[in-house]
Amino acid sequence: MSKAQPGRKGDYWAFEDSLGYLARLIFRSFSQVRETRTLDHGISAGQWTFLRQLWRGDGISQHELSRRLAMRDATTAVALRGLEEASLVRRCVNPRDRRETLVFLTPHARRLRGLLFPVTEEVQSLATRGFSDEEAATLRDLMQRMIANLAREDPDIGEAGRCRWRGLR
Amino acid sequence: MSKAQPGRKGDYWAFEDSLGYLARLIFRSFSQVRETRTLDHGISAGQWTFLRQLWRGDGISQHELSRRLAMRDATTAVALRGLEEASLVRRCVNPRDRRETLVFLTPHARRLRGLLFPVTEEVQSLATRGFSDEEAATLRDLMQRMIANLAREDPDIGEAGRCRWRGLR
DNA sequence: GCTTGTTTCTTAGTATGCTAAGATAATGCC
DNA sequence: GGCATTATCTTAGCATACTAAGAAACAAGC
Repeated sequence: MSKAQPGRKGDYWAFEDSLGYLARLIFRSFSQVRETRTLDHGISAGQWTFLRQLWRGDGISQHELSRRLAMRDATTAVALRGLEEASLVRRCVNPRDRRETLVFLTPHARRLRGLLFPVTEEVQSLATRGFSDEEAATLRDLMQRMIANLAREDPDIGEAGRCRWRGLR
Repeated sequence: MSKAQPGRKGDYWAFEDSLGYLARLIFRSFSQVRETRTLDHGISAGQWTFLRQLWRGDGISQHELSRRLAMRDATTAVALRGLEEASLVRRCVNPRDRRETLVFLTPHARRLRGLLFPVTEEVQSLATRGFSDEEAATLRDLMQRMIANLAREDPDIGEAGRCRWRGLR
């Protein structure tokens, strides 16, 4: 085994520097910190993901929603069944293409947007406390470049990834 | 709603810049890219997490292992049952404190270390392709600072987090 | 128009993680 | 020593995401 030199790329043993491990901690912390705030309104971490995307634009097909979130169609189907049972979305067959199911927010879910959306900013600024604007921008840039690198090896992520840093609305 | 100004902290609508979302993509890509390489040796993404930590040092209790990975004791218990059934670890009661179960790697798991550990470096350098050494170091630093910020709100992560960026071996 | 292939959604089964609640062992206080 | 508290592990049940396989609607070629 090579001699450990903490922080160097070639150091097999610098577990604490593993970018995948760090990403896991960040993802989990974000989810948990956010969920403690959204559960007051009955929204779980899993529901949040779909609602957030739908707030951006609803009336899209399940497949399109999956694509935007880099999720499998099967995952989306199960999640939307839950959201529908919770009266947060309603689904109807697209008359133009009856294979598709279009997803619409209910009035209740629409109202939640105003209450819950600020949570995004709150958690973001909490996570970047002590960061200069430049550091925050650098972090996003480096993370996005890393995603682009990984997308080459993991084409599944490519779809969702690409539409993001190219500014898809 | 505020006017969207992409990339600015105050922009609620810059979903593509959500650090939690980016972390999710990174975590998932890492897991999948790595798993395609370790499955050849019969090691799943979930097993990898525990093996990687145990390669660093085995003969520790389940509770200590949980702490180092920021996992729940219950999660670790189930995972280790799987690893034991796969003959990758064996467990025995600590005679000094019979509440504890000490976890040891089997000879087979030890041999796997040499084969699989290079995968860590391969995936890391793949993810940071085109990064200067300085950029890679900056990324780790910013991610660790973000974890530290989040740990204040989510104490669970604190344990595993702390022992990492303070250089616990 | 019919067949063949593609797209979209669904179901079923699996993996990985969580919380809650319980069992057993150790520790501390009297 | 005996009893209450704490620590560790386990089980059970749930949430979230995956793959694989099938159903239904559409599209394309003949």
